[in-house]
Amino acid sequence: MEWAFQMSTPAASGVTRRRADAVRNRQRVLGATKTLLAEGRATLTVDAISRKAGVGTATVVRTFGSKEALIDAAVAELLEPLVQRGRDALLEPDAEQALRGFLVEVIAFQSTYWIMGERLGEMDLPATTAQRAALNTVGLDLITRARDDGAIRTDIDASVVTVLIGEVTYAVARSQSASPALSESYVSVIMDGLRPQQSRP
Amino acid sequence: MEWAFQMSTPAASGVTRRRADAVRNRQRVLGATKTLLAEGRATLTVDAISRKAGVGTATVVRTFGSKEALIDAAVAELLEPLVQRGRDALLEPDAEQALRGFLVEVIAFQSTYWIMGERLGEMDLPATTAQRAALNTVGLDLITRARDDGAIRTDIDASVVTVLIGEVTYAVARSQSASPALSESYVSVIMDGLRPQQSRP
DNA sequence: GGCTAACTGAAATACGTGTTCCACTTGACG
DNA sequence: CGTCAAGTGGAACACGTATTTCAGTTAGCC
Repeated sequence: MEWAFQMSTPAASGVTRRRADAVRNRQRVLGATKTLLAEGRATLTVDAISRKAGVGTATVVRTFGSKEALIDAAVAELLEPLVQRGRDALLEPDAEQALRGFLVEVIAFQSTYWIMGERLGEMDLPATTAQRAALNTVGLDLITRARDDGAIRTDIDASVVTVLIGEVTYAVARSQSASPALSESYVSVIMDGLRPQQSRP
Repeated sequence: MEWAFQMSTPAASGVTRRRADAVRNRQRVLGATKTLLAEGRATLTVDAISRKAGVGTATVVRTFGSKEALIDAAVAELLEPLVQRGRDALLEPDAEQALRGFLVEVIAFQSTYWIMGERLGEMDLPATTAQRAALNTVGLDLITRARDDGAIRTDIDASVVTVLIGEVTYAVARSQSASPALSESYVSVIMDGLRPQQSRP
């Protein structure tokens, strides 16, 4: 996950020169980017980021190689705890409740960072893509478990359910007005729709 | 809905000068734009549109005033038949089936024109906004009717249901792999989730 | 403290893309 | 046909924004 510039072994031989202010600035830039992402500002420019971080534009680009690489790093870092949350959910005893709770969490996350879904599609973000894949995997696991538990209908393929849930959480979050109460309504509809059906045409 | 330049009454007095090639070019540009929207190209530039239409860039901008106005006109025109389809659905006898059919249609539409949802958010498109409002209204009507028919649960506000359905169809369509069969699965889940519930926690 | 290379930031540059200019063409009307 | 304003297209321009340059600054090591 580390960026690993030209150095071969990070801190093995004392030859490495890595200045403290550079490290600090890197954190500042990353923090500023995350903040701007959370604020959902339409203007996610290098200039805005550098101003927020209190550094020059060159520093922003130089530290990460390019703007895209910076976004990639920032988003991947934001996604990580969500993936972890999903893994934790896998350990909860009640499969359905675990899935339900996870869904609410994902909606809350996407509510905050909805701007991501809007603009990130057209970028090439390796680290972010990896985290999204991880998120997808853990989601599939949660669904499969709930399914084995008899909480989810089996006439629809599990992967289809994954896509459905993934897109729906994104969509619901996108409709700004995502109060906890609304989220609950949405999750309710989805979970009920996914339940093994008693009567269907 | 017509653009109505400087002329007061279209064809009343013979004073109006409106050249045939200008009208033809207008159609070409509009058609090219619609085609590009359907193709979901990432590059919806004036240059691409003009090339596709076989006219100069100036013509594209001059005819509509600006790129945004052109997009607005094109999208509004694409949306119109969908709104009409919704109004037709209101006349169908079975409220639930009418809603269901309309949803499938909307998903199909958004599947084709998913690119719209991605980029149009940040533009100012009066005509498109009007059509979307109309679409929303007819959707709400369809839902209300299905609800009055006892096909939809009443513990969730109708407008919330509208938002949910609107966003979900958009989201589902966005996940490119929207084959008719998949659409059916999605609609199935939503409709079942919306049905008056027999058992819920 | 002094030396040096890593690091910095403001300004210059590169670039994609929407809009305007303008010399030229063409449809409409007599 | 002849006239001429509406219309045209490609080039120039405007503009926002990512990236690079470079003269200066500073952390790290002696």
